[in-house]
Amino acid sequence: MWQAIKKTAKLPKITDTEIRTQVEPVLREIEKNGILIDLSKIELLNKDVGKRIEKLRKEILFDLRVKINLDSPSQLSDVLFNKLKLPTADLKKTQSGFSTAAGELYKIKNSHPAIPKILKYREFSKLKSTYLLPLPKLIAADGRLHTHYTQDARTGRITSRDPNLQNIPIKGSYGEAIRKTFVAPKDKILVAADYSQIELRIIAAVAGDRHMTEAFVNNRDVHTETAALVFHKEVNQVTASERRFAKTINFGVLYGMTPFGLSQALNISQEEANRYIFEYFHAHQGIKEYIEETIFQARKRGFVETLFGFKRVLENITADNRAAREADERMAVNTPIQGTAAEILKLAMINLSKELKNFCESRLILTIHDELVVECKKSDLKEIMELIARIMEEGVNLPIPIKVEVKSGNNLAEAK
DNA sequence: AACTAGGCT
DNA sequence: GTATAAGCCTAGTTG
Repeated sequence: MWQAIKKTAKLPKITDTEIRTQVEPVLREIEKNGILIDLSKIELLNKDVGKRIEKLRKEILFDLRVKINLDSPSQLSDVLFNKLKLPTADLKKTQSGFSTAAGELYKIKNSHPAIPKILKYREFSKLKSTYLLPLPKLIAADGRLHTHYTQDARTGRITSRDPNLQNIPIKGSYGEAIRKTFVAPKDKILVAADYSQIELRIIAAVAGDRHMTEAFVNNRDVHTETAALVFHKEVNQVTASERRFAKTINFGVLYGMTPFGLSQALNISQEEANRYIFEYFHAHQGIKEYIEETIFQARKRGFVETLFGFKRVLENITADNRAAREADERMAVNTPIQGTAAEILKLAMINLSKELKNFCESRLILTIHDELVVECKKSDLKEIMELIARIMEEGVNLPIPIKVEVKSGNNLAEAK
């Protein structure tokens, strides 16, 4: 699949195995560096969120006229759907009954006054139990959080645990507030640089897709361009909702979406979803052919591979079991893209780690799939921002420009 | 340990 | 007729 790119693109002479080996010491370095947390901010937030959780809990139990454990999905499901008989028309089921997942409850949010409160309750208790309570306990003697990175064996992505610093909240006012507790020390500043739509750029490049390549080469808004093609409109006539649909379809393509999956994600009928997918592949012939060829090759060879040669074996790609086979087909499409994005980021980490040695007190402190965060002296800010962008953008030379967005701030929310 | 849910890219 | 969008990590309940 990568032959054409390997011929035309200027790629560093390095294999995936070498990338994996060379990034390891960088990972140990980032773990050792750690990131500074403002403990007093966390404690304030914890009290605030704790109060809101308690208030919501009392109101919900009063509204439902029951005494149950709200953290028990099975007890909640029983009350909502067996006792109160709330509508279950198109709700997903779990093994034991109707699902109470946020997406399902949202569908029936007007059927009972407790439902919106339950959604708020869930949001706040997640933040409290996963971040506000555990993080302070993990702060080391140097006042910083130190995670542990691993390279995932199936995709090559880097994963983080104890604590996971790759899922720091960002959505909602409390999510953002938590992100604000990740701070730079005095006289220092955080620089966050992330690849703009790297996976779409990779699939456009490897698929040699004409329209998408054009959009990226001309630095256009790729989702709006896709919307124009799918909905047969001029770019300047595309509505916000159409752009949102196109964005969902673009992501869906990377994951091997089906009409059903798209209809669920967009809350539209399967027929409508089917139409959009048809229009999408009609407009993006290159991507359509790439997906078909990738699955064909995977069947023939029993594995797929990334740009730098990392292989993932797909044991069920020719299985009789349809669900298992189709799952492997989705992996066949996604793994080369996700894995290549991981390799590009790891190359940047290797190169950046070397360059940062020229700046005292500047160091990598986070790596989050398509983003790197560096802590540096305020006096070095401008130079560091330019350095990071250059290293990340120029590590691999694809037939499509790779774009990096760099921001800075005194905390992680500001730098995002 | 399995299940359900939900945080992030 | 059946399941249905990739990859991770963490927490609480249940039996």
